[in-house]
Amino acid sequence: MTVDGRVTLVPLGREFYLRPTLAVAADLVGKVLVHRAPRGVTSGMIVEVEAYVGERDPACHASAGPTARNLPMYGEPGHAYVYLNYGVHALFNIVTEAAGCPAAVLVRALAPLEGLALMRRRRARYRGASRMPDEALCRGPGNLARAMGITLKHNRIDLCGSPLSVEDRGFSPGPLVWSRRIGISAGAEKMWRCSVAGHRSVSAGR
DNA sequence: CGTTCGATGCACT
DNA sequence: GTGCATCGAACGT
Repeated sequence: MTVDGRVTLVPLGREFYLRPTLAVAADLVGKVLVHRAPRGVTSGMIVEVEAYVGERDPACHASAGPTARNLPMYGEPGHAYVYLNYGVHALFNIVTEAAGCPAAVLVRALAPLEGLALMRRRRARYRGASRMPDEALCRGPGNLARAMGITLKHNRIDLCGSPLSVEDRGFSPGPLVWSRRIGISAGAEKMWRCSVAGHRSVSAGR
């Protein structure tokens, strides 16, 4: 926020992402993911993330070394890594750490801020989207991508200067909790999921 | 309320 | 051919 109360529209810079992944994950909670698409602007405060850190993390896609799919994780921090999961859902990650050190933060849930009607329209293929509560529109990584209009075309996009960005609007999200990552088997013991305690938009473990 | 299960595309073996 | 960093409809309780 600026002195006169206007919201700054400057996306987070490269240096924000060029840090240890767990620190970036914690600091992403409370920031605002924004997509300025042709159909309209959608945004939401990040309330739930998971860290996937390096080739030694068995749950990380880079655990078997570089492949065609996970290459974005080896690239420059601050870029998107989007992949298709279960043949149905695009999952949105933000590359972290440093070039050559494969790591990323999976964004799992947002508290919707702008463009709620558009989010609802994008999710309308699912039955009941019209009576779904606002806080459920971006709850869960697959739902979030669909509501925000994030697709595989956004893979490798630079979040520092593109229609897709993360901004600091000065929100204080409240107390954070670290817990187990969801939907994995190997590496499930690591407490690398960070969320806002008790927030209604968090996908699980509220 | 709870649990189970099918959909669906593609990277990887 | 196998197995997903998921979701929600369709059951059962």
